[in-house]
Amino acid sequence: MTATSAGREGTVLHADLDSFFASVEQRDDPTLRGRPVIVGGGVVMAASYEARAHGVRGGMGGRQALRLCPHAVVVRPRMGAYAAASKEVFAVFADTTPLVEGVSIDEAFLEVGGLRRIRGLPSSIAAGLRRDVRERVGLPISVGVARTTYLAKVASAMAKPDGLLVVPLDDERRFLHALPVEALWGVGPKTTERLHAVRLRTIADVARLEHAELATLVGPAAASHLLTLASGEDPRRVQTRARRRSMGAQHALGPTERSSEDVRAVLGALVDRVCGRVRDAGRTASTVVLRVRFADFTSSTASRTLTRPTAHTHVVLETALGLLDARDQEIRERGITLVGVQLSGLDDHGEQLALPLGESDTRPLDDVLDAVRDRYGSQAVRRAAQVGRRRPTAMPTLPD
DNA sequence: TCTGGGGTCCTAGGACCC
DNA sequence: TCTGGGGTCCTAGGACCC
Repeated sequence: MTATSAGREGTVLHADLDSFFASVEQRDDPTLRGRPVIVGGGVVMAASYEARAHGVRGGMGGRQALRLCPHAVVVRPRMGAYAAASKEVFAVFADTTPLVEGVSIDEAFLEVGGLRRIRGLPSSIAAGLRRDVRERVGLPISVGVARTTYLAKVASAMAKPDGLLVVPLDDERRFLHALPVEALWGVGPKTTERLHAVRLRTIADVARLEHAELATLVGPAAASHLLTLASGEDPRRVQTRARRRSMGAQHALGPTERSSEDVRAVLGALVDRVCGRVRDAGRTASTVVLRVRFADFTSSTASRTLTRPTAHTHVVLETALGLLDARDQEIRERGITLVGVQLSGLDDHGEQLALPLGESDTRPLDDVLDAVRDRYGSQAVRRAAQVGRRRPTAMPTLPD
């Protein structure tokens, strides 16, 4: 056995920007540095570490966040700035290794196993990556280094904020088995509750189970997945991600925009936005999914598969409005607080199968809004136009 | 915890076909 | 005519992740 540490390190890096949106705000506005910053409004989309120290967490209601941290500075999200920053960070990733798997706007896996001769050990590559992101983009980023993607991800979470954690091969089992079950990928609140109910609290507890036993709790597929993770075997490799399988847009409705005219205008704007993105990606979709959330915050979906794939705003709009009309009664009775549309069944042989794009789809938002204006009046259109023109949350790391 | 917006995957029943 | 088994697609819902 060689005594070098070379064989004792995994080669997978998980790099994760620290409270990304809030860090961008603090970078761009020096008066925010060192202060508790909350990005968002109705809900907290990101909280700086100063705000987290007071118990503020992502996803939390804005009112509760301000109760916990009354002196926090609340900043409106600037999606364009975050998308630009993300792009710069991913450029640093790409300069580090060609094998980058984007997970979301602010995190990625990097495989650095083949780079030892040129760039050294994974742990020193990781240190260099953190330094480069700091120098070139001005943002703090935490990195985990391990043999598998899952272990690297857990490690980066434990390294935060602004840290680096290496899981040596010899320590894997000890590291993994001590973790609570909710640290397993795919175990959320519901599954945690189910596992706790039968006294399964740590990953070690799960690792001891037979597949059949666990399957009765979580289903066969999830059982296989969790047992694999709990054993540390995670066969998943770092891969440039497969293409996107769906695209969607949704909008939470305020109390003033819930008339059926407003809802239809908003839906029109959302359809336009999504169709524009699908066209920009050179793709088509085969299924239109309408999403509705009721006043009690339960939600439901309705979908329709088209006879041929399309990226046409007017085809999707007709379909989406039809699905909405079919739910009209229920919406009137239960109240509506969110409307969304999702296009799935994305493919890329649209050129052969889809209708050619016409003139009317090159500047479609105005057409859509004109049509809505004729039917519903200009008040609804003004609000809907805000929805339609708003920049979507960017996921620039995923190929379309 | 009184609640954004963007995604992924799994399950399960029914229709339909061979 | 009755019966079996398997595969695929569509739809709806649920859970989870960032």
